[in-house]
Amino acid sequence: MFSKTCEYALKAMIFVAQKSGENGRVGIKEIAQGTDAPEHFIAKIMQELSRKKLIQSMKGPNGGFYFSERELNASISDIVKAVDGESIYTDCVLGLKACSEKNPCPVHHEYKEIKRKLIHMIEHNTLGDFKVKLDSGEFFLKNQG
Amino acid sequence: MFSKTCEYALKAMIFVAQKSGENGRVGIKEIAQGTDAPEHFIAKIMQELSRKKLIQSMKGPNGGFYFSERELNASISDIVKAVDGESIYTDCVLGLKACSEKNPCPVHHEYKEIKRKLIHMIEHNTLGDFKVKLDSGEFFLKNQG
DNA sequence: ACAAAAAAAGATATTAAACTCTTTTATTTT
DNA sequence: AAAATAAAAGAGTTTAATATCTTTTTTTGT
Repeated sequence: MFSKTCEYALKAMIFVAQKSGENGRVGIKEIAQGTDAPEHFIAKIMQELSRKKLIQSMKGPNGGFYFSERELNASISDIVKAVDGESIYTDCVLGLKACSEKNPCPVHHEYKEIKRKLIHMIEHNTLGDFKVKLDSGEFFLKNQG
Repeated sequence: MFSKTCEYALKAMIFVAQKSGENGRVGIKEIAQGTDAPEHFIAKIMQELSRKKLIQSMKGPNGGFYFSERELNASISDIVKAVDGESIYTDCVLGLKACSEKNPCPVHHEYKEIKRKLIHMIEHNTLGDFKVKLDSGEFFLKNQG
């Protein structure tokens, strides 16, 4: 579905959304730990997301990553687009470049419906929503306690 | 969604399903041409599918790939499982190994529905169905004429 | 039996994704 | 101002996916 890089990105963003706020900023080590991601790798990813203005960052002591209200309105979709590009929106299941409504591959019409739902899902879940969800204790982000 | 290898596999299998039958067997060159796939690569893939009994093959003059009735009942799902494994059935969107009903990731419940539909789609489309579909001329498999 | 055709098998090459290490820059605390 | 902290940036490595090339085996038609 998503690249591994993208999975790390999503987990990290959700993690910071939950942690930051009162607690201030979240460092890369804490992010790596809290999401089971390789530290240097997730650092690169966060760097990129920061450059693309999907998250804020600050260097130096007490530095780290954090969100302003505006960025908490970003959806999963925004992160996916930043990392994996638009492929989920545009790609044919069979990989046909020319697949379209007028020129459909054999599964086009059926997949269309699923894709619609998938896109709805990623566009209607914001980082802010996750903050609430995770605080409820009903969801988790890490492989073990 | 699926690996590129799997996309090639699906296209090739659908292609042969359509071509074979009356016409006898379909050679690897024809398959490569008819599905825009690299010849040697698709050859490897077909070899594997043949070994896994999802398609028949015959060497020598007039040899090639073909289906018996039994194999035409195989679904997309069977091919996907043979090539990409069970990941589409088992994997969490966020890549969490421990994600489950009891321990859901933040998008688990929403993704569950989508996954259900996706699995339904790949399990209920057989190669035989595609044969009919493609013969109708309403669907296509190749990037250009 | 022999030559030709075509897939099977084995081996190698290329590319892209995933991951790591080192150095630099910005910020803060003392 | 100096030392410490933490992200940014740059460069490199490893691994897995994708792709190609070569040789072998099977089958068929002459």
